[in-house]
Amino acid sequence: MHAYTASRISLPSHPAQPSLPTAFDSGPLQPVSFFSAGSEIYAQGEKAGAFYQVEFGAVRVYRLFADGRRQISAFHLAGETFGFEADATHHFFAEAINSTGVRVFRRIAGADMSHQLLPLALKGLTRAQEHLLVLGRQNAVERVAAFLVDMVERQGGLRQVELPMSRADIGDYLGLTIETVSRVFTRLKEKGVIRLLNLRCVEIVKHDALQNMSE
Amino acid sequence: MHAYTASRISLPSHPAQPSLPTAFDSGPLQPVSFFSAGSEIYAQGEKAGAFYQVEFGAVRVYRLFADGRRQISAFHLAGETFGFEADATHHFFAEAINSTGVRVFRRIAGADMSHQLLPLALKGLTRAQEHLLVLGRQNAVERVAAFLVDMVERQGGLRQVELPMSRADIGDYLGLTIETVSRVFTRLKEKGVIRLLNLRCVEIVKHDALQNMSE
DNA sequence: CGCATTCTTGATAGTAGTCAAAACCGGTGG
DNA sequence: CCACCGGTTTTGACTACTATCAAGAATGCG
Repeated sequence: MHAYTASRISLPSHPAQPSLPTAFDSGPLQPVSFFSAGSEIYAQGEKAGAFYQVEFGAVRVYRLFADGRRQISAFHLAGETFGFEADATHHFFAEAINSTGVRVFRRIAGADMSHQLLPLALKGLTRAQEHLLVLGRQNAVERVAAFLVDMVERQGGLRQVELPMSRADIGDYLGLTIETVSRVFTRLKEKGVIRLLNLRCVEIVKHDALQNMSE
Repeated sequence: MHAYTASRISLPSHPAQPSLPTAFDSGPLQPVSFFSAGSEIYAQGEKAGAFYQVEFGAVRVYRLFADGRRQISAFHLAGETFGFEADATHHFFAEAINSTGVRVFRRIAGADMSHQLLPLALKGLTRAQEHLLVLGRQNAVERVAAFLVDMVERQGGLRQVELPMSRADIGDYLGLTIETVSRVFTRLKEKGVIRLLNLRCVEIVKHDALQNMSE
């Protein structure tokens, strides 16, 4: 029932990554689970036996430190996949940022899914490596610019970008504080590079300037 | 000929990752290439048609920014594999740190290696994600401690750790300057946590203290 | 043994973090 | 439809950490 409602609500299409290879679609449709804003999809230490594709909404994957610091390793938007693990255990938490639908692909006993999984894992690896560059060597402005450029690309290159996540999420993704993220947004506004339609919606006025800043 | 000599010189065993699944070993032995200190294994932008396993020595994988900044995304020690790409192009540079032997596994036309590649790609993904945490949310001491703990584990947990790379390499891996890396080493020495046998060889005196620092 | 390179140490500067308060927005209920 | 309320975001003042610039020391190679 949930699954049914899901397919009615879900976005018309996934911009960047249309769908998984047909091998996955054959047989009974994979179930879609619903998660309200802030609810947990899986926890660190949990047994990992599936992977996930976002149908609509957005997901944050993160680790918590003992002293409360949080690092978000990735955001996942509609059409994107996540939840692969090298062993049988989840090493991160995954949460819905907003109301989110997630298609769950459970590991089928005996079936070898590596042919389908490999490109997804490699995509995740590429993303993680690119993000390493940002966290290792870029300053606050460059980080925010890189983040915005990435969000633009993943949403099909439109002038307007939806930011499903809070400033705190952005900070914990970019290795910055919420205040620094806010200050950078303000500076980008003042320079006329972006415009805030509202807190969660950014218009990219000078895409080239942003791209140059991000490197 | 090179390959032959390689197998004579190579370390007696690879501590953490003994060898690839036997599927790779069947048929003719994969060739081993030699690289002197600082020489390039592949370049960003090059066509990617193979992956690599370190026989002996060490490898750095990195990206250069336009202004000369460098970020090393990973080091690879004996037994470890690298060089996977999501598309047919290398997005990073790979260089031998010292004299290094690398076994090259070329993609065989028509053969599906995804079953062998997937666990290696997932291992790489896990490493990259762990490193994200370090770069995003840890201070200089925590970064160096995490680096040393990682090197200890990858070398079998011995008290003495070989650091095949320079301070500059460590800095570019940890997102720090060479001076900061040096200062942290000095502080760890003063606290009696480590001892420098020589510049490239560290004795871990207080492993627990180091582990606590790294989180 | 001497030179070049790498590493260490010191002084200073700059960027981002912390703490605090004000402003803003979005949702709710009257 | 508007006013209120709570949480998020923005702004400000100050601090702290790491980068930068500059010497000096140590290492290792020829």
